[in-house]
Amino acid sequence: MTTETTTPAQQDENQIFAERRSKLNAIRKAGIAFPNDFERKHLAGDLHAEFGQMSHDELEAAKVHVAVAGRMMLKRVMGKASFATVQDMSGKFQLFISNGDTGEEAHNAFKHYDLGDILGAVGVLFKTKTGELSVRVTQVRLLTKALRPLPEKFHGLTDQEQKYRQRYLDLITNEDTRKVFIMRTRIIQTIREFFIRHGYLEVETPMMHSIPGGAAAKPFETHHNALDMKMYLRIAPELYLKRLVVGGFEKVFEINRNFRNEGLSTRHNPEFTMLEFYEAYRDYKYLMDFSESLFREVAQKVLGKTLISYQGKELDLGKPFHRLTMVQAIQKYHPQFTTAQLNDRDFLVNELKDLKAKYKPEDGVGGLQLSLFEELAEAHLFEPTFIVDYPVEVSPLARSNDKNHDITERFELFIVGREIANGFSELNDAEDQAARFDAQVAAKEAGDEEAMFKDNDFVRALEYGLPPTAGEGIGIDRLVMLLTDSASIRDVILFPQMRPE
RNA sequence: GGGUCGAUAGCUCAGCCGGUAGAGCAGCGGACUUUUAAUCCGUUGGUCGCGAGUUCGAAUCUCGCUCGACCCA
Repeated sequence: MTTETTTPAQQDENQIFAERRSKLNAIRKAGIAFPNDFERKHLAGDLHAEFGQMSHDELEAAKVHVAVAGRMMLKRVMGKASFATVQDMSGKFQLFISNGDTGEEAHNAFKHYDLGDILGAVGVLFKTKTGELSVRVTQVRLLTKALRPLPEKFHGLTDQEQKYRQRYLDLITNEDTRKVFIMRTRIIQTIREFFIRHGYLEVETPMMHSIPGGAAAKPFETHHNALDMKMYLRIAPELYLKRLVVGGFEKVFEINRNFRNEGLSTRHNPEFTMLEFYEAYRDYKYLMDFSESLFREVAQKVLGKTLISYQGKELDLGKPFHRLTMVQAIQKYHPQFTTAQLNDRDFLVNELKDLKAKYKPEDGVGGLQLSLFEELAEAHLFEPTFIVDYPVEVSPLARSNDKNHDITERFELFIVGREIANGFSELNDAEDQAARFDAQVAAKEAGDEEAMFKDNDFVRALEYGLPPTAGEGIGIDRLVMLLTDSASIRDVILFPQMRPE
C-alpha cells in the first residue's frame, strides 16, 4: 500500500519494539522484507484431520510434502534443532527445524525470528516421539515481521478493555473469542439458509432515512450536504420492508444493522444487528410457530443440540415455548394481583409508584401494564416465553384484535429474561395507521422523545393495499449471546462501541 | 446519572504500617537435535493512568479527573 518506512508513534517505543525494528531494518537491507510469493498449500486443521490418525511409520512411508504458513505462537530452540508452533485460521501446527534439514544458516536465521512473526514453511509430515503431527521443515521463511510483541503466551490477553479495543489481539490470542465469532457467522448463515429455503427473498433497504420509523427509539442524526437535509440512521427497516410487501414481494427478510441513540450496557450497543422478516397471508400465531422452528433449527445446526446452558442455567429450545398474556405473566410471579386490578389505571399507577419503577404518567392502562410487566415479570422469563396481546397504545404498527380493540395481535419473545424477538400481524388499514401516527405525533409534541414520526408515504403505500401480513424482528446479537453463553453484548460484537482512548 | 472494583515493565501479576520498584513470560547473550507454558546459566528493561494535596519523604494516604469492568436507574 505505502512505502513509508518512518517510525510510528514514538511513545510506543520500548526495548522490544526497538530490537524488532532493527531486525526489520536488517531484513530490508538484505532484500525483500515483505515477500508475497510464498505459496501456502495446506491449513493446519485439514492436515490434522487427514493425517492425524496415521502412525509414525505410515507417515514416514507416505512422505507427505506440505507448505504451511501462519503466525508463530510458540518457539523452543534447542541448539541444533528447534520446534515452533504456527497458527493459521484453522488451528495450530508444529514445525521442526534443524541444522540437518534446513542447513545451519537457515536455522540460525530462524532463531532470531520472534513470536508473532508470520512464517511460511515447507517440509514433510512426521510424528514426534510424543505423537504430535508436525512438519520436518526443509525451508522456512519470514513473511511478515511483527514489530510489537504478543501478549504473554500462557494467560493471553485478559484485560477486557484491550480485548474490545484491539480485537485483533484478542483473536490472535484467545481461542474462545475466535470460537464465539465463528459461531456468530454460522448462526447468521443458518438463519439465512432457513429463510431462503422457505421461499423468502433477501433484500436491502435504506440505512439512511429522512423519516426514521418502525420502532420507538431515539435516532442518530446526520446531514446530507448535496440535498442540504437532515437524515437519520435507521432505527428499524420495518416500514420499508412492508412497502416491499405492498409491491408484491410477499416474503422478504433483511439482516442488517439498526442504530439507536441510547446508552451502552451489557445488552445494548448503539449499532446492533437485526433480522426482520415479513410474510403475506400469515398472522402472528403462525409467526410464533415459525419462530420456534427457526430457533430450534439454528441451535441444532450450530450447537448440535437444543439443550443449552446459559450462565450456569439450562434451558431447552426443543420444548414448546410458553405463551402468556402480559397480565398472566405479571400474575404468574405476583398472584396477589387480580385481573381487575391490573386493568385499573389508578391501581397500576400506585403500584408503579410504590415500586419506584420507570413509567410514563400520561400512559393509559396498556402502557402502565407494560411498565409493570417490565418491572415484575420480564427478568423472570428464563425459559422461552411468548408474551401476547400487547396493548394497542404501545403497538402503533400492529393490527388490533378483532374482539378487543385495546389489544393487538402482537407478541414478544423472552428468553433468559431478555427480549429477543417482537412480532405481530401487521396493521394494513391505512386509515387506522394514519390515526395511530397522529397519536404518536401528539405524544412526541408532548415530550416523548421515542414517539414515532408520521410517515405519509408509508400511509400512501398502505392505501394501495397491503395484504394481510405477519412480520417479526429478531435481535441477532442477543440470540448470539444466548447460543454462545456470552454475558455481554460486547462479547459478540467484533468491534463494540467504546469511548475514544 | 449513582454505587463497587480496577489501571504498576510489551503481557500476566506482586508490592503490607509511607522510606525511592519486584517475579514469571517475552527480549538480549550463552548451553542444549524430539520440545509441548521446554529446561538451565547470565542479563537489559519502569513518567507506578493523569493532576493536585498531606509529608522530610507517596506506587502506597487524601481529593479531583480520565478510561474500563460489573451492578443499579
